[in-house]
Amino acid sequence: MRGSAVQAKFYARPTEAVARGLLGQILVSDVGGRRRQTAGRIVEVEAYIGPQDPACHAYGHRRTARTEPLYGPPGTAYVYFTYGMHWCLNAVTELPDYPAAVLIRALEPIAGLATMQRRRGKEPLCSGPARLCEALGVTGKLNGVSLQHGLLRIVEGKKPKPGDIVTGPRIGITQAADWLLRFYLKDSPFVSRG
DNA sequence: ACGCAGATTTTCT
DNA sequence: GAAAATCTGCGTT
Repeated sequence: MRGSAVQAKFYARPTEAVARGLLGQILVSDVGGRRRQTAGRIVEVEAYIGPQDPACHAYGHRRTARTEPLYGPPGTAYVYFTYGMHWCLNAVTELPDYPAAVLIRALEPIAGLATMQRRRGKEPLCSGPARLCEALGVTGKLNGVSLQHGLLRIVEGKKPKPGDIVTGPRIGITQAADWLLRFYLKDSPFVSRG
């Protein structure tokens, strides 16, 4: 997959802006070897905007072993395990020691479809945060790694028009359920929910 | 179309 | 011991 990596400076901004800006960018995984490369265009994200956000894992500045990557530098991965079986991938935003991130919720598959198919066993391949992690081979081993180089990276893709971005409430949370911090591409059939 | 329970493990009370 | 940024399958309308 060619393309230049999205730089740390991009992530070092207000999380909501980073979330919108990530739509249309390309997530590339070389997990399992470059020959098994998988990639997809980001079509759905959610923002978790820091200690003031009741739905954020680091709400109230709860700095624990689990949330430590959220306090790391912008442009790194926060991969957490939940519900006993699922991994979810976030891009850490803002400044070091400020715990905020963007959850990647869905991709439009664009490379390595056969590998995704084999890992997943069924469709859909990348619609849903746990599904895309399975399709790209993302696990806790990637927690804290840079997203600018290495096994997991985000590279520049075709940016959507502002009018193509839809805003809505985040999915699957019980705290701050009415905060409008989910963003997705209006016409994409690959979002996790219409 | 909708609702609910189960899988399974880490984290915090 | 309960809850959790999920997903599936099985039940009922």
